[in-house]
Amino acid sequence: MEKNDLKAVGLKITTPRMRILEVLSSSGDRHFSAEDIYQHLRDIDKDISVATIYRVLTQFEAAGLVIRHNFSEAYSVFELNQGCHHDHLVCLQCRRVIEFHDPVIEERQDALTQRVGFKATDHSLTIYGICQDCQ
Amino acid sequence: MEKNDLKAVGLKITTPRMRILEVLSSSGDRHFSAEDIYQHLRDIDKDISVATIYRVLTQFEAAGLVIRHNFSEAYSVFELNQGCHHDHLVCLQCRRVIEFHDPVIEERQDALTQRVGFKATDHSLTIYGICQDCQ
DNA sequence: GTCCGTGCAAAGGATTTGCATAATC
DNA sequence: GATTATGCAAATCCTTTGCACGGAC
Repeated sequence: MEKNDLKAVGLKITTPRMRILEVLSSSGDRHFSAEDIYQHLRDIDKDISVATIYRVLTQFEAAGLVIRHNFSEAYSVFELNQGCHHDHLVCLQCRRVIEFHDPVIEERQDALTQRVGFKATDHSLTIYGICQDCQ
Repeated sequence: MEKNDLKAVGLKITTPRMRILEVLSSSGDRHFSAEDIYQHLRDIDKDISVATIYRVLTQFEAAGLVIRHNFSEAYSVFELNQGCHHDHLVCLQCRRVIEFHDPVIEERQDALTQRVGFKATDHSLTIYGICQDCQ
């Protein structure tokens, strides 16, 4: 389980790190801001410092355990990196994030970067709008 | 020319607004942070307050004159909205921004949002990596 | 026991805002 | 001349950092 995730990337197993992993892998939403995580833990009386949340998330990102997103908001959003790349629909009303994956789009991107000699390391495609529930 | 752009969107013609428009439409780079604009103007002895730059850019964005981008950086980048939508390659080394447009990708996005009943208002596709010159 | 992690509070950078002055129409 | 825009400095928001203490191995 999660302890191995930490060991695998060479991070010591500590209570804050485990708790943050738990929140990130909790069912339901998969996309959290640092503040979201802080509230989740505070709600169940598992207090933690915001500074630690940021530090841990940054380490997790460096270790490839989480992916950081800069959607249109002023803050970052984090999700567990589960290996399979995907893109996002972001509802501007309820802030919900819906994932999708389109192989044709991926192919076109690869073709494009090869054509212009650009060494792509990463990409993000985000579609903003109003989700079905909010309409 | 630019005076009409301002009148067309119902904004008074003021010196700061004209100067910012000039920078945004200057040849060369087309993508500027607020700080970039501040420096450009300062360099040619056209002093301006940073607060005004932010205020004007926000008004321009609301009026559809400029587009604001949140690339992976901690700050926003602005470009003149010239009507034809495009996406971006961002060089992580030199920060250069290269534009591209792919109709197939656009189509796939439309098909997707229609399929899941999502009312898209906007989207951004950004590919990060190293441009040819920096390799 | 050593070393790394955490909490706290203060610092940091980008952006916004309140208010008095200055400019546009 | 009335109204809106600007400059300045202070405020705000998210995030990072310094330092002393506490916890993992």
